[in-house]
Amino acid sequence: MSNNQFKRGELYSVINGMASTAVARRLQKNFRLAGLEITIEQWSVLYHLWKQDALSQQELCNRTFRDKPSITRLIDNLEKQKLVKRMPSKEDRRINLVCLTETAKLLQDKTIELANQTMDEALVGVNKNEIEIVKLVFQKVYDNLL
Amino acid sequence: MSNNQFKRGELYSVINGMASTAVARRLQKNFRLAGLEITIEQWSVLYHLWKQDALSQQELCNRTFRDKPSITRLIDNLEKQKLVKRMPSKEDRRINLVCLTETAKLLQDKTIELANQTMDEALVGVNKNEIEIVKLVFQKVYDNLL
DNA sequence: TTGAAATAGTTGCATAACTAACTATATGTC
DNA sequence: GACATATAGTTAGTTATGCAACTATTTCAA
Repeated sequence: MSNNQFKRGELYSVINGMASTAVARRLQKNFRLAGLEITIEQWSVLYHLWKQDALSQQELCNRTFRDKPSITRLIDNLEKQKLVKRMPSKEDRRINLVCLTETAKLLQDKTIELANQTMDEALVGVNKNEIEIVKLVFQKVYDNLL
Repeated sequence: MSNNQFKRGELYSVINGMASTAVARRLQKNFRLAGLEITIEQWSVLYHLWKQDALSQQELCNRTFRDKPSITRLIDNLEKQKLVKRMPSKEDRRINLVCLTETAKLLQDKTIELANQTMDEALVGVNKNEIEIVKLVFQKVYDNLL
């Protein structure tokens, strides 16, 4: 096996193991320090609902890049914590519309502020151009594997 | 809240939700299609052992960016599948050296070839310079949050 | 040399991931 | 209209993650 093969493998290792989990862990920690009892996975669902409320579970799958069982259980837990509510769609009885509660709406500003602080910590020494390239590369990777 | 805050949050969402899981899922699928029964997490441990055998669990934590309980259980599962073996260190009786079995050594070439194919699929249209920037950014992010 | 602090590893608990198999509703074709 | 197919969501089973609390061993310092 050539040394080059190992080098390419290393990028996977970098992408999968390092920054995403480091950022996620730090954000989770910052939530906890602020007395917020939500997980980053729950937050990522709320984040999309803050942008547009009353999405179907399938739509949340698409936007958060998770599969259906994962969303089912995330919504289960969010419902237990009274942060969202499943509302049956009137047009299509297969569909649950996931709606924010008032409690969840109040969390928006604080958690997004914490996420921004966390990203600022994470991105010290990284310039705008580099960030754009990372986003571009990730978009390409996602499109390639879709 | 300013629109700019949402934009910064979006990068987190991109980093955490998109490429890493898309790549991981595709690699897992490719393992399965090839009849390999290992998970990508197990593979990431084996990957470091192929580079250097007989590492302590703590050293595997550092290299795979996982915490100690995660490594304990990954090693448990790898041991069940007879891919590694815990060997007590003679210098320090607290330490387990994790050693590859012959079976695991045979998996190296095939799985790394699959990982390379997967990365090639994922990185269509991404040039070397962009890859270098992604690696650099992730290294900076990791160092910032350490 | 003995007792405190650090380090290596494990276990219990809660959340989350993926696959496969399932139910219920909607759509489309003969 | 009836039946095959597609779509939305749930459930079960296995693996993995993080944190906190635990044991065992080593190191360091009074």
